[in-house]
Amino acid sequence: MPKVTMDDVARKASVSIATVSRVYTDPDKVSPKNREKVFRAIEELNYQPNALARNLRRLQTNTILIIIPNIVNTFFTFILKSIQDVAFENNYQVLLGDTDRSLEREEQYLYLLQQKLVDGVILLFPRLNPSLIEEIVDNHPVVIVGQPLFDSKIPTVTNDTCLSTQIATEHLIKLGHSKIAYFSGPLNFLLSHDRLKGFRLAMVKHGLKIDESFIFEGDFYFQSGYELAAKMLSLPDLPTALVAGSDEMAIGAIKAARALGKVVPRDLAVIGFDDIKMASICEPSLSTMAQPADELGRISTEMLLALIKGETIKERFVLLYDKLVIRESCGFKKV
Amino acid sequence: MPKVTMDDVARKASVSIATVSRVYTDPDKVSPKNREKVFRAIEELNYQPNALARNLRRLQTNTILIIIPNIVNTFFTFILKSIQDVAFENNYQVLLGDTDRSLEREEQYLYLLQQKLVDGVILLFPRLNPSLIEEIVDNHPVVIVGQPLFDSKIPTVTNDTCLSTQIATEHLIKLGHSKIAYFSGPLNFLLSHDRLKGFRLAMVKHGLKIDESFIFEGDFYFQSGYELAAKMLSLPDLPTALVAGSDEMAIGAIKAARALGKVVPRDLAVIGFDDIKMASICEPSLSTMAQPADELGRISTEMLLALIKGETIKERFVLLYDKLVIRESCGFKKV
DNA sequence: TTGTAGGCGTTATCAA
DNA sequence: TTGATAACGCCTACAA
Repeated sequence: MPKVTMDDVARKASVSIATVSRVYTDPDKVSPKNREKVFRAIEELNYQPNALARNLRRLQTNTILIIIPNIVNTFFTFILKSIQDVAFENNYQVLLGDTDRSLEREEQYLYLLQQKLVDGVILLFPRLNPSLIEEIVDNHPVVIVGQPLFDSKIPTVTNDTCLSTQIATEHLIKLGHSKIAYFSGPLNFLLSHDRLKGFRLAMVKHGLKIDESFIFEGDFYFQSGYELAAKMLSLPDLPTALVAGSDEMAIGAIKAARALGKVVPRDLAVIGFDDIKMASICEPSLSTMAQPADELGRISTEMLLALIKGETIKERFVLLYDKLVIRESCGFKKV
Repeated sequence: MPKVTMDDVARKASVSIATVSRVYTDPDKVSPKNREKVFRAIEELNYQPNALARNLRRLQTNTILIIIPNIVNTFFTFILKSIQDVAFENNYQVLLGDTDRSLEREEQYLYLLQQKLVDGVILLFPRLNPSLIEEIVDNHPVVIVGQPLFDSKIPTVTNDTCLSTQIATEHLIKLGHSKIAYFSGPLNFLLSHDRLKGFRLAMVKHGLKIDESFIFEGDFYFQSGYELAAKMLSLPDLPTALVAGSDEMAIGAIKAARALGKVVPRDLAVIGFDDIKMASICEPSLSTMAQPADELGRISTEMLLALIKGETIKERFVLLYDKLVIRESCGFKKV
């Protein structure tokens, strides 16, 4: 493996290095005869162009960076999958930046943009201060997914989480529930506040009293759903329904309820959030709000690639909607 | 944002470009006074070094590529997570190559190595022809995870799947079962053959008859487990236990059994494979073989980074073991 | 300790 | 259509 460069190919094919380069960038500009010679030389030498040199020369990498809070979370993974698909189709590579929910990591990854290591960035559910993001981004191609930065200069595609919890809550209200509990995700996430707001909105809109002792803060995970439900079900006055900020918490709550001899949905109707795989498989199957992961990924990537190409984007802010998936845990019966 | 280069910084700090470069690569070689001046200039100009140029000059990218069959599968994701962690700690970036189980994509990604776009590759559960892999890899730093290429030149870290199904099967045998069924993954995966072999080995070792009508081929997913179990449970003669090649198939089988009025583990003891999150949460909780995802990721990455540094590796073949996780579905009772 | 200058392997401009 | 040559921005002998 003595490294073989374009020079070697050129020499072997008895043409100039410029001609070899053209065979890659603009083959039509090369005579068929020379093209053939070059191809043969490439073949014989087993030559592969050095992408580093090309990138430097072009000041472009054909790589986009995905900054993602946690690669183990299936919701994020689904978004990532569709991003990767679109990127691949367009001949782009995907660099992975798992922040593990750390602010420093998020910031650090963002700097790769200024270092020219990537042509653009998709920022999934950022937690960094918006103005700091804008400062670092500084006109580079970036698309944000999942944060409602209405006032931002940065193109954003997001889903309306506030509306979603509203829909979920109203579904339970329509089923006759009035004493409804809410398990929130961590309240240091903007997202959690939006969702909680949706819950409150729905209750108020229907003239129902919000019992503050029915509102709990968890961490999105199964265990916290279990523990919160155990605590809640020991209250003197019990809710008849629960909206959970994540499917895992919902499933945890269902399991806790069962451990305490309650039957879901009879004694406690439950709606989750995310539509993870488990939601359709668990027992009883979980009604939930499905987020449009595929679309979030696809649309944001298309926007980013357009930005990179320097095209102007018609819509700089795309709003998608979650979908209510009705299964068994909410107690809805088809007529 | 007129692009600012090292030249600009040098001019502003009234030093040479070499001095600026040294501030990054070897600050001790620069006098404190000049260092200070350079820092100030960097700050004022908001300079970020161009990583493309650096990479070309160094012929190194500080990037590793992970070729992964399917990013949506949580088992792979867990491996990826620990890879990313180790890489990040060592100041390496991770480029993501989701093949979607396509051979062409696997091959295509592998060529990024020759194009110098990455310093090394971790190949998760490759399906490409081993000799083709070796040909493309051609002495570049590569580590394979999960494929028992005993005869390969390429360092490998893998877990002993054959032994695992053996252990799972023996666990059921020890619990008194003799009529044991097996749900295999797709048989065009080497992996599936290894696992099936383990099952057969255990049966033979304990002098038990293998009923070929109890061996089914599925696709690893929930639905196939459900369907296979439904088919199996309509046989005239029924098995009393089941080893499934994946947790999803196991859970599907449990659900099918319940739909047919069977009780797990009383009527059918079940052991799965993978220890996905759902395994601990489902009802009854699933006994299963846990694969050492973390270790697979960590060890392979450490090996790869060592290879990149040109260090010699003591062990070129690392064998890890899966762990039997006993829960409710196998019917084991603690004494 | 500092500066000068050559080169990493391409691409792109220009002239032939 | 082709070839010579100057970038791209940085790193690193080597010399001062």
